[in-house]
Amino acid sequence: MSKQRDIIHDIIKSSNDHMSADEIYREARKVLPSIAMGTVYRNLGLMAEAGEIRRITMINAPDRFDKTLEAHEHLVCQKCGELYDVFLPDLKKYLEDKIDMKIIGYDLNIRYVCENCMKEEGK
Amino acid sequence: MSKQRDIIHDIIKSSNDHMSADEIYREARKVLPSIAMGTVYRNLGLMAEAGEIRRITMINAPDRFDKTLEAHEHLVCQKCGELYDVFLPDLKKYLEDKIDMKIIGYDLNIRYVCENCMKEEGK
DNA sequence: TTAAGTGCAAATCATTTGCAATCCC
DNA sequence: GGGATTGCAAATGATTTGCACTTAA
Repeated sequence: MSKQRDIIHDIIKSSNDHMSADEIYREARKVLPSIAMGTVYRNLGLMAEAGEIRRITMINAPDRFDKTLEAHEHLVCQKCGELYDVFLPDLKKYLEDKIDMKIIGYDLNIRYVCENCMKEEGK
Repeated sequence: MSKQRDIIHDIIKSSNDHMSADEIYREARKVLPSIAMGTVYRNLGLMAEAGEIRRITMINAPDRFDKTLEAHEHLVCQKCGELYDVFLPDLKKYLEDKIDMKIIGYDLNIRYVCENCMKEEGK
């Protein structure tokens, strides 16, 4: 594997939030200033394809990349836009029971107002 | 409301599948050849904003527009890409119980292999 | 040594926007 | 008349790609 790919991999795996390609690019340049945006995209695509990371697509926003492979869901605050993980381990089974079919996977974005924004509103 | 908006509205409301902006544009031109792509996008954005239609965003695909406002979920076939509606009326409650928070809404795309493709595979 | 991966720049795709002209209350 | 909406065309933003040139196994 290339140096570039390792760097990108490390940035994602050591991040706590869900970074966009552009954010990853900026971080990568701190380590390897010569790295190209195209290289970042190319590797993100390959890694997502290979199942090493997960791509998150949302309305009106660039894709983000998630280090967590374990099945999980996303909470999206409608006020501040912040994205959080949730783990609902029984959901897949719940869905499979309901639709009576084998599921490969799913993408679930739950819209809500996070606690911080809720407090702001209360003011 | 403008003639253009009415046409776009009618196309979506009378469609059975989930059309992309481009597909809607093509249909609209059959009725009003002078209509512009920009007008289609402008109106789709406004209608989605106003809650008259729903925008569906998926990985690696242009947005699609859904006439059905009632809360529902989407099945996406991983073989042929076809998109189907499912209705899981208890899901919102299920999710609110699990995360113990008020939910505004959610977007759920379930990945699976549809029956047609399943048959194809069996061959 | 050579297939895989890079940087660069141009291309593509979906979507948005500025603006002068047009439409409808 | 005047605000809303259009068609057009250019701009934008995200992402992809072709290609000549490295690089790492």
